[in-house]
Amino acid sequence: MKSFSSYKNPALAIDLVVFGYHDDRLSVLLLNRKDEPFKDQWTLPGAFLQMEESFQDACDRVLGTKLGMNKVYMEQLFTFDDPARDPRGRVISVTYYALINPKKFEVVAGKMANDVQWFDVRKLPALGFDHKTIFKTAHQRLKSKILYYPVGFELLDETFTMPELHHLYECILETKIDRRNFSRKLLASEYIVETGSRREGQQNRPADLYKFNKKLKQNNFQLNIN
Amino acid sequence: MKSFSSYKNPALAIDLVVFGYHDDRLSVLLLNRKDEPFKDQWTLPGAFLQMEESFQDACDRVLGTKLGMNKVYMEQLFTFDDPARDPRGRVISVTYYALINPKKFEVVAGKMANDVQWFDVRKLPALGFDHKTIFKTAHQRLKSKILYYPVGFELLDETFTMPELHHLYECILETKIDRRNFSRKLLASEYIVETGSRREGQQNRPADLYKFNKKLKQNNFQLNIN
DNA sequence: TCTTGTTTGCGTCAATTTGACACAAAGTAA
DNA sequence: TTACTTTGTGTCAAATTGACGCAAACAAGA
Repeated sequence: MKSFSSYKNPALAIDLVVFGYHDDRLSVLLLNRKDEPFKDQWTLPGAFLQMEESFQDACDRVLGTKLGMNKVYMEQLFTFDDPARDPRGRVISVTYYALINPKKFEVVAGKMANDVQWFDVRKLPALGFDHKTIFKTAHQRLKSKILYYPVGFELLDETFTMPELHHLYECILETKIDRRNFSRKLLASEYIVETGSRREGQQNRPADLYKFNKKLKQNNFQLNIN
Repeated sequence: MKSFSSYKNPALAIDLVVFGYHDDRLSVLLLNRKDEPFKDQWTLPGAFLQMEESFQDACDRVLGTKLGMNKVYMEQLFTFDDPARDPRGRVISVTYYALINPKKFEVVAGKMANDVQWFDVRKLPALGFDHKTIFKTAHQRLKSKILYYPVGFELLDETFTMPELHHLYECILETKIDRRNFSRKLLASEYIVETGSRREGQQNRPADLYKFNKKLKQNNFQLNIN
């Protein structure tokens, strides 16, 4: 057996799929690369893992320095290992997806990017590396997760209306959901709490405002879509 | 920016949680280490990833050389990154869980192990590294997965009876399930097909034999347990 | 052969949940 | 006022669930 330090190791990168919801649609944050490979092309934000760094630290570093964000909901997605996924050589990518409220941050392109921009998930440009695959995996994960875990609230404001929540679900799941049955189901669950106030100054009838129930003990929510 | 090859990279290992079902209980395959660290202690089987190797290849290599198995159901679990998880230094572990039918293989301890053995999941010994955490993650994943995906069949013979399938579910979920409601639910789904024959030579009334429906188009199964 | 005990398969039924709607209340614009 | 839109609530038949009952099919023992 070779000694521990004599192994040559593949490079390790982390890549992020950052989801945001604004203007009634679901978006992903993409970065236009300033350097090769895939110079001037769009990719997911990411970085190489540094030796003493945890994944969480690396993710925070990318969010901070490349995107101007911090403290967001994040979850490990999958680790991609195709030996051909990076033209520079063997790079393993550990991926995370994040859910953020775009209103809370001003997106800034860091030094290493030409540009950083939100893209509607239905209108993505070509992506470098295997990032299209990573995105699809993340989107699928989000679709599954939101059916049984209150993950959507990360994308909305502190308070939100039932129609807003309903539209978010339709957006993510890319399907029509009966708004009355949706409302009944959500109200019966313990996900949301009434705030007592309403969204005023809108067109038509003002909608009741809710907030996420942070004291949620156990989750037995289950939204069934056919 | 440093050049690509100048990065020093953490070591990459793969570790496997191999589940088996025999003698009416759920087991995990553990390996007794011959070398430091954790010499003479039990751990999950694993190996360092080699430079040109995919995760799948590495898993197959471990299954083959250390356990004497091949071609089993396998799924990526999680990637563990705690900088302190390995006393030798920074080692990232990409983990997989596998489901096998223990009858199909004779477990062999490879050169690098004192012993390889099945352990009842309810009676695990102390484990080296962070392998207890990895095991718990795998067990939890299996519990979740089996509620909405026909993953249990990997653990059983080609044909099986309803009581056998029922007991497998109770074992994995560690809870009582009404056998009549369970049966109704499974039969209503398209998971299983009657074979027409029965398990003869047993005590009492012979049970009908079923097999897994491999032509399953889409999965809309959902087992609800409170 | 008949009885006993156990396991398996199938059925019943009330309570709950779902899916597909109707309809009134609360706003704005004309 | 009158339209028109959106939001909140209710209705109701159909389907599903949860908690059981009971008879059929076997082996073992009387």
